Amino acid sequence: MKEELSQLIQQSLDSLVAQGHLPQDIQPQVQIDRTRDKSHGDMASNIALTLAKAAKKPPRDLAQLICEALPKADLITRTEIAGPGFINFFLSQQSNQAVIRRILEEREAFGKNNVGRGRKVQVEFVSANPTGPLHVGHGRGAAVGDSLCRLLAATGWDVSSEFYYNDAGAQIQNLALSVQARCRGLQPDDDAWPEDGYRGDYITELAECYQRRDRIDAEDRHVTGAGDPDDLESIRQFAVAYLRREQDLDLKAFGVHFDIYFLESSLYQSGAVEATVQSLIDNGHTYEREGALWLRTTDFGDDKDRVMRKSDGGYTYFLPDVAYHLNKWQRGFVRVINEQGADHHSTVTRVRAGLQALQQDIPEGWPDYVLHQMVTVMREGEEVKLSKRAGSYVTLRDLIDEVGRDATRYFLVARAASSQLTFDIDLALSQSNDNPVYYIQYAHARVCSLMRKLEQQGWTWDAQGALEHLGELGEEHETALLRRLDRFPEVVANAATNSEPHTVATYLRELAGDFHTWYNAHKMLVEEQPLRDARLALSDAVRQVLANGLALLGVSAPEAM
RNA sequence: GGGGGUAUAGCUCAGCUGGAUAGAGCACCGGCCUUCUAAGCCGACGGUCGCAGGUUCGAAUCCUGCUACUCCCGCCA
Repeated sequence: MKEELSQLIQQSLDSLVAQGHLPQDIQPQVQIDRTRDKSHGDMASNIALTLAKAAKKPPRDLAQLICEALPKADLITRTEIAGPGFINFFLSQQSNQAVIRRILEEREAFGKNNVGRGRKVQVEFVSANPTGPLHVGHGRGAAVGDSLCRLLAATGWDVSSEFYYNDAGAQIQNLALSVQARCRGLQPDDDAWPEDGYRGDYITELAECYQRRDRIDAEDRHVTGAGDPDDLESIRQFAVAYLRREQDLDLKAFGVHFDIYFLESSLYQSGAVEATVQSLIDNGHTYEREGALWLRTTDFGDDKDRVMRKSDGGYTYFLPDVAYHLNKWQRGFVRVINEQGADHHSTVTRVRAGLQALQQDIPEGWPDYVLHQMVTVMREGEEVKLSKRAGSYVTLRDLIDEVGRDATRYFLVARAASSQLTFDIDLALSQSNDNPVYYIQYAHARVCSLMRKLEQQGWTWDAQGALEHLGELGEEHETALLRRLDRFPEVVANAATNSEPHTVATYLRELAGDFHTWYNAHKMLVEEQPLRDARLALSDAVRQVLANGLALLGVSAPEAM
């Protein structure tokens, strides 16, 4: 609809140029906005304001000329010049109603587009090391990352979701030592307890399972406990598998799936890390100092150079990060989005710098990052500290068990990633019925209920027939709903390109609000069939868009509540 | 000291990439169930968009400088 309007304005401008009212060399950027206030019509353009200077005419006069030169079109009932020189367009009811037709024809596909054109995109998220259960911060990453995947798939991208983790580093060693200590009957406060060992209860359970020789089946690995407390390597293998399986269960309970689990250790085994070092040396971006090998990341915008190889010969985490992202590039992802906690923001410049230093023609801003700010958890008015070592923290599973999957997902995805999030458990629990997610789901269930009621009354309804009667709609709540529905494809498109899934949540809240208002103002199941059919068509369209939107957030759309 | 993020109603947050009179939800106050789901609706209250400049027809939005809070700044990941 915007397109059509924009073309009409363009034609008008062309004829004004031809008539000499406008100079030849103008470069109009025709912009059409939805109006916020319905007294301003349906759409508005600021074109006269932006061209006024070049045209050497007052904006309102220019707007008048543009309106007069506008070709006749069915979709416009009238235009109005307002304020400093806006042109307001009042669209015909028919053009407003067209959206219902479109939704009922496209169904699940309404809102989708093909801007991705089948190109490959990867979203890496969560990427928690297997040293403990997932906590709320990981939950935010999971909710945002998974929703991003859904948005990208809906906009025509070939999406791959990936979980990256280190299965062999110092922290894993620490984990193995902690389990070993438990196997030997040690307590965290004993003198012999490993320094910085993990203290959580799950370490005890892990040790018991290992000694019982349990078999562990995680998504990406299968291990049977050896039972021998002296075999640290076996303990390590077992512990990693055990915690990976725990995380699998967390993710499954959250409705999040990964296509690929990528191991940091594989980068060493394949020689990718070595090759990356060599390539960086060959390209002349490194130097040695104090026995360590440095990469001159300052050449690429970093504020100081970074060590790649320590003086003891080991690599810093930075190097496998670069090797990993080179690997992603080689896998053909034109777009990569890394969803991480904002505490990792300093790696952004570093990884990009490392990739530039490889001189493989990787674009400068590649990859993309979505960094979410901290999640703090409040319980009984106090902040719950997230300390893995102390073992007392709120896990994602706790949250799902207490608050429910849908509410947890909604809470964690409904805010802009850049804003800090306070997850108040008591609030989420005590007011679980006032939760915004239920408000949206309730609207969906209400429509489903209407359809059931319709049958009980012995009436029937079909979309095709109902479309004949759309002319019955036109009252102000209905117009507001139609306008809101019409926006959905734009919301999806913007959310996907800007990596902002929270805007979908905001939209759904507004749509549900419009629906509840309308529902309360009118009876849907009226005697007159044309009006009834028309209202049910609108209801069904709302239901469909709510379902489509909730699916993008990974939240269910219940038929009854 | 350097960098990331944030600052909008009592509280939690939106604000469609610069538009017209800044919006929701909680909380508080007053109404609406013999009628399709009251997990709902209607109304009232509530604002110096952190502060100060700048850019222009027009700024919560862009630029500069401050202030506050928060996170990072290791040859840890």
